[in-house]
Amino acid sequence: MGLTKSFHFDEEQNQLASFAKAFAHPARIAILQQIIKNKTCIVGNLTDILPLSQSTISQHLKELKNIGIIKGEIEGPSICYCIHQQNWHRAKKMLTKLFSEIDRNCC
Amino acid sequence: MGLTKSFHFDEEQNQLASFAKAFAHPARIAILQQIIKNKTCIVGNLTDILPLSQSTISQHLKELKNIGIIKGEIEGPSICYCIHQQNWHRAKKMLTKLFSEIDRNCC
DNA sequence: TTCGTTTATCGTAATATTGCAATAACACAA
DNA sequence: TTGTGTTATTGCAATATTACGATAAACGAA
Repeated sequence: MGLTKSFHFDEEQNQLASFAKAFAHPARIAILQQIIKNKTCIVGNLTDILPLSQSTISQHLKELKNIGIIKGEIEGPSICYCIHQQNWHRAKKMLTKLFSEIDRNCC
Repeated sequence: MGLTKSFHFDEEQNQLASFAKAFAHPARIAILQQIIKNKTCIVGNLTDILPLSQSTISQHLKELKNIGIIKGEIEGPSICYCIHQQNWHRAKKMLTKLFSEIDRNCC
């Protein structure tokens, strides 16, 4: 059926899965790394750097924005995309929590 | 075309995306949480806990195993699934690195 | 060997994701 | 207003993911 049964899971599990989806594609990793690195954060150069078409990149940006991990503001003729600090921190916190829940396993 | 152009991205970006995929579904989050929590780690009870069929759960386990975030060993009539400590740590390290690469953003 | 329990795989169906070309929309400058 | 440079959206096609029922496979016990 292809439809994730998200309503069966709790808020935290769904939120964490959503955040993880932001990182679940190499192009989005590359985009995020670039946004972080590029302090000027004009996104036009992404089309020069990434091996993807402008429309595909735009789509990934849209997804990252929907997830809430980045935000965009109009800046002259282009758009300034940057990390959504609050949600970035939230994602970090939630993932760190999951990672540290383990102490020792049975095997 | 639906085919991720992974060959265009570097090893680290692909590996990170792959690890993130493990966490990109609430059911897999739930499974991982359960495995961590259940020190006995017999997986049979997952069908009682999760609102998914046995075959679907098995598929998610297979995916987690393929990604390398868990590993399974035969234990009597059932299977003992546990966190793959080394890769778990690797994923943690890689994600932590990405998260801490940010200091201040332009907006 | 046969039965019961447990996990894996197969077949199928529906939705989601990825990607690109073409086009639209927007902002600024002339 | 008209062009120019930029990002967004649309339309399409192909692959991936999610899910389940049915069935197979594996194991221990009887």
